[in-house]
Amino acid sequence: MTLRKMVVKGLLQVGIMQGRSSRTGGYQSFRHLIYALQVTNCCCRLDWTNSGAPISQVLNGAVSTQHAPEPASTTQYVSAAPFSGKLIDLLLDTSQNLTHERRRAGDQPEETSRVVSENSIITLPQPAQPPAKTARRPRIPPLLQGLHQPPPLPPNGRLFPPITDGVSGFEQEICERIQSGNATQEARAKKDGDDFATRTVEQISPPSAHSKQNRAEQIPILSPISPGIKNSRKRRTEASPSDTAPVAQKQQGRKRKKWSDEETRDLLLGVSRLGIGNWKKILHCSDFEFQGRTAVDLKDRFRVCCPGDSSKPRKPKQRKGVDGKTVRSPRTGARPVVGEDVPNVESPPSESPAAKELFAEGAGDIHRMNHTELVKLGIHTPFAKSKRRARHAFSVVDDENLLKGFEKHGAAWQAMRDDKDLGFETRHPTDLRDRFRIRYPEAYERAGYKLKAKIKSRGRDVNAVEEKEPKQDPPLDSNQRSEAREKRSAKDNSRTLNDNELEERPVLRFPAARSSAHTSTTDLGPAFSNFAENDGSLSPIILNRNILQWADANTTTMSSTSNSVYFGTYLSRDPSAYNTIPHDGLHINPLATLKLPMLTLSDHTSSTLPIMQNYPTTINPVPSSSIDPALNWSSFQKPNSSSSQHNLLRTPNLPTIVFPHVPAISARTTVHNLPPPADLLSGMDLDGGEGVGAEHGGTNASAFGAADGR
DNA sequence: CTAGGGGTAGGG
DNA sequence: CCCTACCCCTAG
Repeated sequence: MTLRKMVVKGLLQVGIMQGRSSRTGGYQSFRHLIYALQVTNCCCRLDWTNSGAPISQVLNGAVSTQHAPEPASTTQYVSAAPFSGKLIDLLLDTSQNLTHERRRAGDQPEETSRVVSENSIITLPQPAQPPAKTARRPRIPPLLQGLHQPPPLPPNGRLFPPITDGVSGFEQEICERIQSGNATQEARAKKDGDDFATRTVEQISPPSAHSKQNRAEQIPILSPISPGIKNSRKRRTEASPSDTAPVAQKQQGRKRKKWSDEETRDLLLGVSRLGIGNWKKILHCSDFEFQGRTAVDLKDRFRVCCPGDSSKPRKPKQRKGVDGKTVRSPRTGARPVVGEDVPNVESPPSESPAAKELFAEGAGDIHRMNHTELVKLGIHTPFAKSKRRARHAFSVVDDENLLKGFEKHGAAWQAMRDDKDLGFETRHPTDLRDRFRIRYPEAYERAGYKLKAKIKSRGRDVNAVEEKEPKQDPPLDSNQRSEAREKRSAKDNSRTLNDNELEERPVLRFPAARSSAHTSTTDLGPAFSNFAENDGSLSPIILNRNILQWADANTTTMSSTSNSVYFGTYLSRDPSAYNTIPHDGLHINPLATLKLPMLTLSDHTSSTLPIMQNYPTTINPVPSSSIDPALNWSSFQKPNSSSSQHNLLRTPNLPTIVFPHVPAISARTTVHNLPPPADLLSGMDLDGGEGVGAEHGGTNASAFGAADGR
């Protein structure tokens, strides 16, 4: 056995078996131990081997101070921190000590230099770098790394496989921490939601006023990590069966909870006392007990119980038949009745005679049948109707006028309302503001106003392609929400120019004429197939160059539109990316995962023209010097003069490609004329996440108008 | 009067 | 039960 081996063995025995408790006595890491070994071995001052001195003495510096003054400082330096005595610390605790060591070196540079200077006698081995690097073991592995391969396509619904198995501690802890952070953010929005914890509490103890109070104040444990995850609630049936954690349960949405007779009674009493529509008041009225309900729950329940009293009867549900024609749903024509409209909510109330009297008659008209019972409950007068104004959806024309009005009056909503040309006499100023905020969120935000959190998050959340899809084009990702949205966006296709100039997003904008029923998903071409569902972080999206082939193949379609084809997207700022992306329409440029500054083809300078139709027929390469998100933007804040109206239509920080309906070769040429990446670095907003999907509101907006027809 | 944000209606 | 467009309240 060589001396070194002996020393190693001895050191290990001392270090591991005995441990180190004194401040100066322990080797804080195996690296230091080896270092000390090397030092002592090199110095050949190993008196301890025959003196009988304990190894610990040697290691603790006693020997060093006695026999080796020069290395002593080294030894002290090395063994400055205690060693816990645990092998796991030897193996794991590296970065911590390195940090400590660096801090020491920084605080006491003279000590370090002394170590070096005293090497005139001994050339100390460099203790640090190579073992440090190899031994460094990150305690938190990187969660987000660049993808160099496209992830495997998920089987159904394009749901990415879970990152974690939801079982073992570390990943789950990370998720929970993230969620707890977001929970605070969304606590207000969800404060009335009964989260899992709330439910657990209530299962343990019967509801009381106190618990109600708590319920209202509780912060949901599981707030969506991101809108995308929140969105995944709709796809909960695809969730892994192993997702049994509270977090996962919350993500999957609340469980349905049957309304008890007592709850229903309280609801009716509350409506009688406070009136229809005051759901929040009823909910929080201490006289009533509701089991983790929200105001919306009350509203929904009342709609079921007393359909005749609801402000507006629900329209018959229609669905599409096999032949595409709409057919009446089985429920159609029937009033929403207990036990039918909401199965399992009102099972035959066997336990409560009063409830039986209240609900058992089965005629479906609970209100009429309950009249006597309502009287018994002290309800003698009809429910007070809500005082809210009737909803009045904004039409497409309204939206256009809204845009005009904003260009004309800015955020002077009152003036806009008073503008006879716009036809908003029946609206309130805030109505216009609200509508504009929903319909043109980007413009609203760029004008210096704050979007509602929901609008903002929704923008990040929604897949741009599906949001852009007209109704007749099935979405690439046909989840339920998009279907519903597309239904409502049926009439939105008549929109032409008004939002083009507002949408500079990682968004594909298709001409309105593409709403033609002859188009289909495949018309999108392979160029768009890499629009995998985003996680909400708005990763850059690389359009495959097949988009140009698609454009070539669809020139007629494009030119048939009254408007320009408008593609806004993120591009990698690295032009080489265009040469490396396989033309299969599926690959994602690995560089795109790195959140590099984006490339801009058309920025706010070149897009000074507010209206798309004013764009030139060819793309103007943008002077790189003009790429500055902050450029002139401060002057656009809260526009109130017509001189700045166009500014709201600019894109200060989001790159855009504009493909007017010109031969695709022009666009292709433009791609090659991209400015050099270096010119794009300064001032680019790498975040880029905000305001995505501004078109969304528009789609919904007219949709609401369209909804009148359904 | 407006901005911000909460509440509700109505469709899903 | 969920979503969100629309309505409403209120501080400044």
